[in-house]
Amino acid sequence: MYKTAIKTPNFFRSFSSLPNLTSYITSLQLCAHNTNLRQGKKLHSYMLINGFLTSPLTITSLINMYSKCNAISDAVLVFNTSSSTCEHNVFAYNAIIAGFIFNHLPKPVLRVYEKMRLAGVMMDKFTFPCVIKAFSGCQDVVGLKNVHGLVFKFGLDHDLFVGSAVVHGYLKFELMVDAHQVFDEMPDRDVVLWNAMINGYAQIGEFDNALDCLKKLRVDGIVPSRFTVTGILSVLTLKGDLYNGKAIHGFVTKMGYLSGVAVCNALIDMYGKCKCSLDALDIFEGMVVKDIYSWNSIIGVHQQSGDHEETLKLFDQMLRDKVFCPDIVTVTTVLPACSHLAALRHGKEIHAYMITKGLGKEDEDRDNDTYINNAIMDMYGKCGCMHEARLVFEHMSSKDSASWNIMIMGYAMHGFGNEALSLFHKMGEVNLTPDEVTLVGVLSACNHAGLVKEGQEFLSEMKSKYKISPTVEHYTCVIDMLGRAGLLDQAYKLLSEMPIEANSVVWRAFLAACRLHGDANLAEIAARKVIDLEPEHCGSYVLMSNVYGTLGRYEEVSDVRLNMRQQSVKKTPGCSWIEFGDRVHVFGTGDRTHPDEDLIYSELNSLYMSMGLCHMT
DNA sequence: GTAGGGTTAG
Repeated sequence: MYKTAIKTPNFFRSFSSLPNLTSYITSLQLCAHNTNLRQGKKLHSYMLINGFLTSPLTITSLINMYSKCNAISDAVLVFNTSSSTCEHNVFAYNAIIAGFIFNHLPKPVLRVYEKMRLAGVMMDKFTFPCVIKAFSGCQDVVGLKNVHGLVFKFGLDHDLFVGSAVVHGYLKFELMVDAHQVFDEMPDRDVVLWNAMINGYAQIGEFDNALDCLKKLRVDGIVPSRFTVTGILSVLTLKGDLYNGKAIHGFVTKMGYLSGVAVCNALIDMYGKCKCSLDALDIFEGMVVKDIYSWNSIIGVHQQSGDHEETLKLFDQMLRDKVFCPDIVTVTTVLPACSHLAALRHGKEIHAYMITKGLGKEDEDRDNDTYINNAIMDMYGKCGCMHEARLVFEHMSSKDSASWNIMIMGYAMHGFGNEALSLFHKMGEVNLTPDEVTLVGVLSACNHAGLVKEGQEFLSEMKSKYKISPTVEHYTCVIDMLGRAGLLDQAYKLLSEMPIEANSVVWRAFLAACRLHGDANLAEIAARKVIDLEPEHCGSYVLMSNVYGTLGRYEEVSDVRLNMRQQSVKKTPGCSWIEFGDRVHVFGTGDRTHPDEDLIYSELNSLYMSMGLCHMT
């Protein structure tokens, strides 16, 4: 008789009798665990046909199954439609609330919570952790404090799960005093509760307090978990504490925590930031399971070590492998590498990728949006594409002062002094206050466009008009500008009279100007200063020997060279590079290793010829 | 039948 009522599905074969309530619930739990939505839906339909949807037990299991299978709308449907056939108990409410939290939807939790209270269903220790999380997720600190009050009323303030959630909630708002009070009043503390405190201290930058928690936790006889070590590693990374980072690496190995992806990711980051790229690579290579963090972190390691070519290579590999999609973190890590190498093709590729993936556009986090577009503008600017940079700038929905500074500096770098200054004036029109960086851009614009009078005016007005005290960088721009314009005496006067201490950079700029205009006396003064301030830097010796060379004082040239050897200063060979096709071609001084060497040098020679011809006519 | 921590960029 039963055989006609239901066709036994595959997953019931293991049961000796026909499915009952328990077997349905067990099967639904399995589907939830394996995120097997298809199977779960099948079960749902059998339950519907066979009249199993009137029990609060099956409703709860169904809601849970749909939530865990990321089908929250189905979970909601079950919850809403079942209200007519069976009254929702605390289990059903808890399941749908937990479902929303699992699917990162804090807002609807607050509505269901309200409904629950109106229906007179009593909250329990399962309800509170999720509701607390919802209030902090909705940035509702008042709501959080109210729920905390209710926790006391329900006598759940000593429950570890509830207590951890409250501590976590307060720490999210950086309310350390409130969090600490709850923490202190807990009769027992487990590793999760301690982790919350460690991460709370880490978040507000109190690193030593975070590390102190680790000591106390161990005194309490608690074993640090994988979660503890990732938190601690991030603290050690920020402190640049390689010694203790290595100790944690040892502990992690001993505990078998290296099988945890997040633990390894934190180790990669720690080694990378502590300038141990090889150790970071070792960890990365040894990982069986990797996630987007691992990729991003290893790209970050190369970016931070200044290996821009490898950074781009890894990005290409990521695109080719198609295992992980580059996200906003990947893109912000890779873009500066493009800027450094002036790798326009890569930069454009990333820009196109961002557009197709919608990265940096209508992002939930507006700061992200601004930041990423700033990085794109910077890339275009450094690659000499001011037109493209301007287009991005004009289309940005929110600009911060960095956005304006990047544009001004871009124009300045490429000699578009007037464009830089006009943007600077526009900045004033939209009531944005220029900062130190803006003024460096403005002065640099005057420098590169030869706007000597304007540059001098800006410098003298900085304090009175813009309330910015000129730094050595600002003076460097103006001294460089005066020097290039041949106004060596004025430059020297400013250099000697400026109220802040001159560094080697500003003296070197002055030295370069002396060389350009062949003033050996001032050059000697400048060179002594530079060598004094930075004896290991080769640039000043080279400039000085060039000055003597230009003036035909060859004995002194060899003196400088000898001095250089005595100080064991080596000239770092200069190099340039250009992106062509799918690779970046690097050329060192006197470098003849390029496969197309003959072609390149013959083209170079014909350029020299044309230059010579132009000069003659 | 239901619950709590972590890591990557500026």
